[in-house]
Amino acid sequence: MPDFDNPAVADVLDTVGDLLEISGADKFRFLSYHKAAHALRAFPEDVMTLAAEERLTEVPGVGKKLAASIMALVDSGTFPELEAITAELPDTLVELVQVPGLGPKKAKVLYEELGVASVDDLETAIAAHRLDGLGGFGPKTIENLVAGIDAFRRHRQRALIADVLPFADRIVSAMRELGGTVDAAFAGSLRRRRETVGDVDVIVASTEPEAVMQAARTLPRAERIVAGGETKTSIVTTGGLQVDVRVVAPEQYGAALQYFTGSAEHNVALRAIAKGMGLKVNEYGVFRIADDVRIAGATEDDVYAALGMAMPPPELRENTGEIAAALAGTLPRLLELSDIRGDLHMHTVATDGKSTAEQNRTKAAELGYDYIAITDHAANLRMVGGLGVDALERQWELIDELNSRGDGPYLLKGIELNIDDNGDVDYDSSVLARFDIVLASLHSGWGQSRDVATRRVLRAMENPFIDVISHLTGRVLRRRDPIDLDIEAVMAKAAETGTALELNSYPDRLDLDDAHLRIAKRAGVRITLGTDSHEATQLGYMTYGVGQARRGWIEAAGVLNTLSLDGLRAQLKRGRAV
DNA sequence: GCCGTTTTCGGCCCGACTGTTTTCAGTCG
Repeated sequence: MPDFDNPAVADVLDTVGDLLEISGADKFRFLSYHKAAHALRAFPEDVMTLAAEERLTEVPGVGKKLAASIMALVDSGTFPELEAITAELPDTLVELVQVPGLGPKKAKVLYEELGVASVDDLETAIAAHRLDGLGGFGPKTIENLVAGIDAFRRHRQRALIADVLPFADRIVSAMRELGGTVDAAFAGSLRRRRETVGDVDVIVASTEPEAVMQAARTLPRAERIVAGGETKTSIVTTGGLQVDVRVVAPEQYGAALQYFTGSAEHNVALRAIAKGMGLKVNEYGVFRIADDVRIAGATEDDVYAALGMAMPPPELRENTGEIAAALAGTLPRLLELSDIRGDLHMHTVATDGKSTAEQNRTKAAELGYDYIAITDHAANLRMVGGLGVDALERQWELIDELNSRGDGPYLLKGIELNIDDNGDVDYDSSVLARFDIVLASLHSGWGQSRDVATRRVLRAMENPFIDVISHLTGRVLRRRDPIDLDIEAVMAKAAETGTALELNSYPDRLDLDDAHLRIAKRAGVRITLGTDSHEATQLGYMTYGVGQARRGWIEAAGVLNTLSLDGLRAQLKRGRAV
């Protein structure tokens, strides 16, 4: 039987949705596929389990029809609607509508009139002037498509949040300095702390809108102005990143921030609720439909209050349960950066790090931490000079010396072990017993089957000295797919053995992802946050881990390194065993 | 295709900007 995880099934649903849209299907029909895909990605139970127990309709947006189709997919590997639609349209059309400026309608024309079915086809057709004279494709449109193909190629991979957030902060600062600006912030997926972002949305409340638009047109690194109106300016930077700056009146600021923070799914659900109350929500405010009187909009709190609910933190706004919680007044109090008392994963010059333990300690003091764990690579990772027992002894002496100064964060003697093909690790018990904290992770075997890879992890968790499994899936955003694991089994074993799972906060890992975190929370698995720093300034990456944790509905109580040093020690396996 | 405090049918969110269209469709967020 084929094995699918939730994202894999969601991808199929999205493909069908895109192709249905291109084929001209009813809007609500193709939207329902995307809606179900979105819900499935965030759903805390495994699709295979749901299918086996005939509980697929418990996923919001999955009804009888989609449940039956998903059953067919997991049983036979084929999705009936996908088979039907690809008989008429090639699935490469899905990439065609990824080109900025090219939507489903134009894609359909290109395919039917010229046989263009991919971005490569489009480029060839433009070069051969085959679009000239085609209805709806004037010279300006063709010019935009050429730029769109370029942007697609350069930027088809969404940018890492860490590469965009500092830049967005600078834009916001520049907007704040303009005369007439009352407030400014970035919105969109960046504000929701998605792990990658496609563009930057900046909202400015100002009494001098033209000054804001002028500033937006002349932003540093602006390479091309995509749109320049009275309320919205879009530019593309030299790095291929699109920045949209919108200006609104101060009394509209909260509504605009809410609206452009999204997500689209969150807003759709919100507006449906508004409608039921005789209200309308748009980027200018909340209005009574009956007399078009504006009743809220200056702040986001007002907007949500007008709809009878508390304000969900931006990280939760994905329409995956936050609206019900906001209405019921049961929103979680999410983890905050200030809750973090220490960083539990970092490397030093002893292996492949660039900073010394002392430099990491200095940075940790700046961040106000009570403790950090020095977790260099263990012996079997020879490539990066993994530490033998002699080297460990030297590192421990150094740590003892630093701790004896009594003036900074406490350094825990840690290690990042390698889980080998059998689930065994670098050192025997006599060595493992001497650490304060032990992490273990996969560093090889990316192509292994789910069964083999899962067995390695489960066996490692049974080791009484292994406190934490770090970067569970081994994924590297935009470079390496996650290893295929039976997440449900991993979570169950983690809960059973008291093994914590790390949320690796290095920007291109952010592993666990938000869906894993929700599963972990539900299973009662404890989480640790570590930056996996290889250089002292990278200890600052903790903010990205916290953002991801918040997306996963994680609260401070579920995170071990929100505890005091003694509290943390008591929760590690060696602390619990005695 | 989904769903229910307007329930088993008939809804399903809303506006700015652009280009080509001479009155509006397509795209985007």
